[in-house]
Amino acid sequence: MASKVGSSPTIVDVAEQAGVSIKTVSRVLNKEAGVQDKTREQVLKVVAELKYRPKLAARSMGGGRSFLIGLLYYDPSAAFVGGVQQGATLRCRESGYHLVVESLHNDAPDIYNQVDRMVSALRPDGMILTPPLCDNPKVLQALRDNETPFVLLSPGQEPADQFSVRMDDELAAEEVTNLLISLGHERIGFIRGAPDQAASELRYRGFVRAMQAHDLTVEESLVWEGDFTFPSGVEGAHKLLSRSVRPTAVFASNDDMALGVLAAAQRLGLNVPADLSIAGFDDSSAASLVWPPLTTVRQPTHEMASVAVEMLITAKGNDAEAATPQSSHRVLPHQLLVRDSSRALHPSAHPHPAPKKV
Amino acid sequence: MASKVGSSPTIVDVAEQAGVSIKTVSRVLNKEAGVQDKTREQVLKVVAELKYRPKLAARSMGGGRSFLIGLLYYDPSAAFVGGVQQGATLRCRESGYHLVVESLHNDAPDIYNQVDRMVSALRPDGMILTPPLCDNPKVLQALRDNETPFVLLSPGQEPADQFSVRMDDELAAEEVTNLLISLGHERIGFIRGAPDQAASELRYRGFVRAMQAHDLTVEESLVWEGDFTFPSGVEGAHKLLSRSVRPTAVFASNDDMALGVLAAAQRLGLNVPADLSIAGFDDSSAASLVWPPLTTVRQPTHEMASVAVEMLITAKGNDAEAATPQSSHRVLPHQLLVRDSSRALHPSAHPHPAPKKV
DNA sequence: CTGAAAGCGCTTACAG
DNA sequence: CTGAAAGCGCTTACAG
Repeated sequence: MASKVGSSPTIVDVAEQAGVSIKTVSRVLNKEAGVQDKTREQVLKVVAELKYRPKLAARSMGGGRSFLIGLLYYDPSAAFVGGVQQGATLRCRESGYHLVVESLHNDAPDIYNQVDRMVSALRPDGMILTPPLCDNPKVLQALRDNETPFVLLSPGQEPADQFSVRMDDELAAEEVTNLLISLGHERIGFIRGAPDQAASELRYRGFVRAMQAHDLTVEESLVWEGDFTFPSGVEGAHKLLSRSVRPTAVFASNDDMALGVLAAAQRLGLNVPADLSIAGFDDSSAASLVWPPLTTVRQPTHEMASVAVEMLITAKGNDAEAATPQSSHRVLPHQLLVRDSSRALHPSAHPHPAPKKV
Repeated sequence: MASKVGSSPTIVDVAEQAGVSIKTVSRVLNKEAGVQDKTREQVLKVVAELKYRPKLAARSMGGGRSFLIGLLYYDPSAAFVGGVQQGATLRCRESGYHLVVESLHNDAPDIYNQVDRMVSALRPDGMILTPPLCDNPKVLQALRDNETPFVLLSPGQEPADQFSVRMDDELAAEEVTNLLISLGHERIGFIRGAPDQAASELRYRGFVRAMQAHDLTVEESLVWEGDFTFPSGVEGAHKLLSRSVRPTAVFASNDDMALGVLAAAQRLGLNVPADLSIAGFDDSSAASLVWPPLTTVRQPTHEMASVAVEMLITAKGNDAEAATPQSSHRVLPHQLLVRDSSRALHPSAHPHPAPKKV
């Protein structure tokens, strides 16, 4: 009755209607302790009646928080980024936060200014950085200069005074390689990722570790440096498959390149997996949209994003109390997905170890 | 010298340093007319020196705008959404806006409250809705109740008092069908999209229109209802290809389903495109990551998003002046991408019309 | 357990 | 062409 029609209600409207001060309304809404049950109920009743919702901008002006988390990414089409975004939006919603997305070219000369401009105006409570941006010194510096907390996702380095979340790329690559070896493959081709991405080296190391553990030689001629794109997978496949003695399996550092290998193999008339086993990395949507579906590694992208958001919200909360520079490094479990693109080299000699199908 | 170290400068700092009022600083920053050149230069100089950046939250409190645009989507993995997001972030940056993303389940029973809660707290200057959310009455109602402007992307309906941007799905589907017919195909299978998406019906109509224009019958047994997912493409392919007289071409309403057809065909030992031509719709990244690459339609997702953002920014700007309920419906051009998954049925009899390759 | 006051950093009328 | 004042809707100290 008393509320002005047209404009949405404010904290003052609620306070008047409930017969309390705006401070008390604020206390109830922020779930602060020390409010009489009866008062609390009365306030909540009026809040519901008026459909009152505190505006983010006003909360941001008064308090120190913007309730905004930023996600900085480079390649929006990457399966990794898609998973991270999905996980982050869901986690944000649980806590009344919102996710702001920004895409940047990692090699843009003015990237410092781009990040600086964005952060200094938006004032997010925290930023989530995906590769390769999380390893870009200019980006990190712009964030520090603006005193904006950030979490690195799968970074190449894990400096002591920072937050990061990742999976064990090296271990996962080792597992994939072990799978191929257990299927009887000994001549295994490997396609590396982009040189500027930390995961490229880690996955290669895992491959080498598994090979050496089985006394298999890593032939230089069977390792090709790609850049995580489909075309580089096609090119790598042509190189590797043109060797006098062809590899019987190819492990590509990500699914896009593995799909390139698959396409090249099919074009060359090879039957996958009968003539060639293929494995990728990422569990991109396309990995299960081809025939045969790709053996690959599912990265815990949702979980990584969820943990990252939580770190940022918590850090902001503790900020007021303790000025202790915090840090945390989390490593989340991945999952090996064995699908039809990999098969035993000699079914009779090397029985398939009944892998879990997905 | 005079600026307090630690906290970032405010409009007051700039005004003092420049020897003008904060109102004048505000005028310069907002590019309002009626400021002496000399004064303007002086202000800009101090702004640069202090690296002053107006905070969004404060601008939002004072004025009516939040400089936030929301993007509401259902399936984040969809190529359509990815393209829209990329186009929207870039266009937002040009105007100092930021893109907030939220994913929703279209069939969530409390979807009204989800949208209401988000919008009433965030107060974005506008929202962009992707299918099928743009056709969900509850979502639209929640937006109207909060007086939040919105643009519908490829909606099923185009009510007079709303903003929308789309491409001509029916025409594009007609063009794809015409291509297949020009290649000599007469028995063409069609896989429909999800029943709750407007594009499904439009694309089917385009298919029918092209067939009828060439006096070809649309056999019911050659039309399968899918749901835009890969598995439904696989299932549809098995049904269509099990007919006594097989179709020589299959047109799927989107790429995911076309990839399902491709996978199924390859599994059945059919050679694509020699034994079967396939066409899709979307130009998803996977469409060019398979062999053979898919003939498909590139939707102008970037451009659609860019136009949508512009509509919202403009609408908000005019809002103060004229209270005239505006509306606008834009139709953007698409592109037919002819790739190797489609081929002439009888190369000698029907010479390939030298289509543009991509 | 509750409240009155000040302040966050801008913009919008309103003057001159 | 420029400015002093009020206000946007919250929160943070500070009292009692």
